[in-house]
Amino acid sequence: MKRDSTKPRKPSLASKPARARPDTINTKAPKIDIRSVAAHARVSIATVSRTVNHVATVDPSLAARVWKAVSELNYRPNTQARALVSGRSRMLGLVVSEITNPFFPELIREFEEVAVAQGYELLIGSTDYNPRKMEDCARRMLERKVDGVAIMTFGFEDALVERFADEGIPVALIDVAPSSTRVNRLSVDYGAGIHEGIQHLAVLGHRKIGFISGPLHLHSAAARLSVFHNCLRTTGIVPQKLWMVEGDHTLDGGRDAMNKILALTDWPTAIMCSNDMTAIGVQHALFEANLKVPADFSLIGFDDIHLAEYTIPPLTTVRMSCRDLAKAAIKCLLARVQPGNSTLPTVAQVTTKLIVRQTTGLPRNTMQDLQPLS
Amino acid sequence: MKRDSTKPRKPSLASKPARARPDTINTKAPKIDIRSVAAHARVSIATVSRTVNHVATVDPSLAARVWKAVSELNYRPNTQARALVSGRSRMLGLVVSEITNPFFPELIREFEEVAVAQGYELLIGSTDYNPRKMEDCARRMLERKVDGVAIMTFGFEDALVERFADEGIPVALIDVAPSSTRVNRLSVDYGAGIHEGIQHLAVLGHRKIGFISGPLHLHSAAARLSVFHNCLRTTGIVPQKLWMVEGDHTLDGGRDAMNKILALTDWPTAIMCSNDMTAIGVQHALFEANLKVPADFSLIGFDDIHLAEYTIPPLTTVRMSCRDLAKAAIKCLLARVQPGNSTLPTVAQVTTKLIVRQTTGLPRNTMQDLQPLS
DNA sequence: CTGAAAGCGCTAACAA
DNA sequence: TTGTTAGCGCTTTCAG
Repeated sequence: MKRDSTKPRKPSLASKPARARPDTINTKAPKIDIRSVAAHARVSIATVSRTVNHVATVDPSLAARVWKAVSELNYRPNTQARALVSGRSRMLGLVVSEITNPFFPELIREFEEVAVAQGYELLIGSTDYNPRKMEDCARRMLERKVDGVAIMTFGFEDALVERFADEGIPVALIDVAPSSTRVNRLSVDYGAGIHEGIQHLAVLGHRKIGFISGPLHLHSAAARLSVFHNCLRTTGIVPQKLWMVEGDHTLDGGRDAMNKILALTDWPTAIMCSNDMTAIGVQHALFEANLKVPADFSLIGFDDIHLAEYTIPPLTTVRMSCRDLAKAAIKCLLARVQPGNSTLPTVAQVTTKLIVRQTTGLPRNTMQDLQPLS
Repeated sequence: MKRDSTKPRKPSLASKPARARPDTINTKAPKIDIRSVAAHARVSIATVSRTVNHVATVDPSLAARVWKAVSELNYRPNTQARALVSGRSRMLGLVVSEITNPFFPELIREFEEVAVAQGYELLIGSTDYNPRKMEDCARRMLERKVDGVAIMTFGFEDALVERFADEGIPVALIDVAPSSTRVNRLSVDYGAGIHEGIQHLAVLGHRKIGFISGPLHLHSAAARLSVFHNCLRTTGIVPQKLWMVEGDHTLDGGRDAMNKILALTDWPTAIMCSNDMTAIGVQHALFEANLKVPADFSLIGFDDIHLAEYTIPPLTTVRMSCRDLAKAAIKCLLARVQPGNSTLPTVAQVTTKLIVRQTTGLPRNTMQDLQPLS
C-alpha cells in the first residue's frame, strides 16, 4: 500500500499524540472529508479536489473512482474550508428596501431561484430607508465576503457602494441616476410609466392630479417626484404643490398621505402613487372616508405586485417587471463572478408600462372641472 | 525585537520563496489579519484571539493594547476562518412556506432583527409546499452548517427534521402535532382561533359555514381541516363536505376555491379561510361575481397580516402573532446555540385570537336560514 | 496569563 | 496528468 490514511498528517516533531477530534459524542459517524474520499478512491486529495471541481485534466477512470467514492461515502465538500482557501463564499448579497413590501419578496423569489440553481446562497438585508441599516447591510455583506451584491433599493449611499467596488466585489445597482463606472447599473425608465399614467388620466379628463411619493429624504425619491412634475408639464398640466404629499412606501404611509389630501379644501381628482402599497393605503383611506374609487378618485399605483390584481377594485398601476429586474441583476452578477468573463460593468434598461384595471375612470364633476389642455 | 511578522510563518523546509499573495492588484491596502494586529499590539496571535473573543483571562493592559490595535488597523476577524476552525457558522436557517405570502416577510423581519443583533446571518429557504424544495432547503442549510434552524412551514418532512437533529443542529419547529423530543416545538393553538371564529359566526346566525383549506397533501393542512370540522360539531353545526374546498394558501387559490363554491347550487353564508391570502382571493372572487361582503357572504381569514386591516372591507381574521412566533423560535434557537445552556428541547405555545373587523355580519335571508342550534 | 504550534478541510502551486 | 505540500486566518491545546 502506497498511502495510509491513518498515518499522522504531518510528521510530528513533538512526540505527543495528535489532538483528539473534539467529537461531541463519540458514537457519531466519522466526518467524511476529502481525505476519506481520496483513501477510498485510492487517489490523492488533489485529484479528489480537481474531480469535484470539474477540472478538465483529470483522467476519466480516476474521476470515475472518485465519483464512486463520493457517492458511496456521501461526501459533501466543506463550504467553510472552500470559502477560506478560495476567498469566495458562493454567497450573493441582496439589499432591499423593506421585506414587508410585497414587491421585494417577489423579487427575492426570482433571485433565489437563479442563485440556488447555481449553487449560491442569498444574504438578504433590508434598509428600511434607514442610513444606519444601510451601513449595517454593507458591513454584513462585506464581512461575509459575498461574491457579489445586488442593491435593489433606492437611496443607497454611494460611499457604501464604493466600498464594495474597492474590495473588487461586483455590484448590481438599481437606479435612475448615472453613477460610478465601476458598478453594473440597472437603469429603470421610471419616467415612461409615470408619463403613460398621466396620459391615461388626462385622456379621461383629469387635470387635478396628486402624487404620493416615497421618503423624500432619499435623493432618488425626490428625483422621481420631479419626474412626475415634468411629465405633468409635458402633458400641459400645472403641478400643484399641495397635492404632492410625502409617503413612505407603506400602507400606513399611503393612508396618512391620502388623509392629508382629504383635509385640503380643494381636492385633486386623481392620485398617482410611488408604489402599490401606498395606493392600497390610499384605497383604504378613501374607503374609511366613504369615498368611492374610481367614482370619486382615480388611483394609479406603481410596481404591479401580484396583489394589485386583487384589490377592490383591482388597481390600475405601472408595471415594473421584477422578474426582468431580478434576472438582469443576477445575470450580470453571476457573469462577473464566474471566471473568464469580462469585467466591464454593464447597463441594463428596465422598462415600465401602464396596466389599466379598475381604479381609473372619469373625474368627479367632469363637465365643471374639464379645462382644455394648454 | 522578539518577534518579526515578516519572517516566514513556518520554517520552510524547501528553499523556495513563499508563494506570493494572489493580490488582484498590488496597490491594494494589505489585508489585515490577526497577525498584523498581534504585531501592532506586540502580543501573540493567541492573545489577540482571546481578547477579541472576550475570554476573561486576558490581562487588562494587554487587552487594551489589542483593542487599540484592532481599532487602529480596523481589524475584522475573517468569518470564514472562524467558521472553519470552530465548526460554527453564525448562520441561522429559516424555512418558510412561500416568501410571497406576506405573513412570512413579517416573520422574517422579526427574525432578522434579532439574529443580526446577535451577530447571526439568516439563510432563508422557501418550500412552496414542494417536497423536492424541502429537501433542497434541508440540504442547503446542512451544507452551510447553520448553527440552528427554524422551520416555520407546516408539512416539513419528519425525516428531514431528523437530519438536523442527527447533526446536533438545534431545530425550532412550528407544528400542531407532537413530534420528536429532539426538537424545540412551537405549538400553535390553531383550534382556539377557529373555534372563536365559528362562535362569532354562529352568534351572528350563520349555520352554513364553508372552509377553504391549505394544500391537503400536507398532513397538517388536513389536520387543520379536521380541527374545523370538530369545532363546527362542538358548536352544533353539521359540516358539509361540499363546502370544504382545498386551496393552496395563495391569492389565486383562494379565488379559485371560492369560484368552486359559487358554482354550487346551495351556498354557505360564511367562509373561513386557512390564511389571509386565501381570504383576499375570496374577496376578489366575490367582487368579480358582484357579491358583497359581508352582505352576501361573511368571511374570516387567518394570520392577521398587516394587509388584513387594509382590505376593502377590512378583514375579520384570526390573529396568530408572528412576532411571538419569531421571538419564541429564535429565542430557543439562540439559547441552544450559546454555550453553557441547557440542551433540553422546549415547547412554546402560540395562541390565536379573533380580530373582528368588517367582513362578518348577518347571513343572507337571515330568518329563512336560521335553525336553532341542536 | 501568555505564546508557540497544531491543525480545521480545502485549493493551488509546484514537482515529478 | 498526478501527488506532495504549503498555506487560507483562525481557535485551541499545551507548555511555560
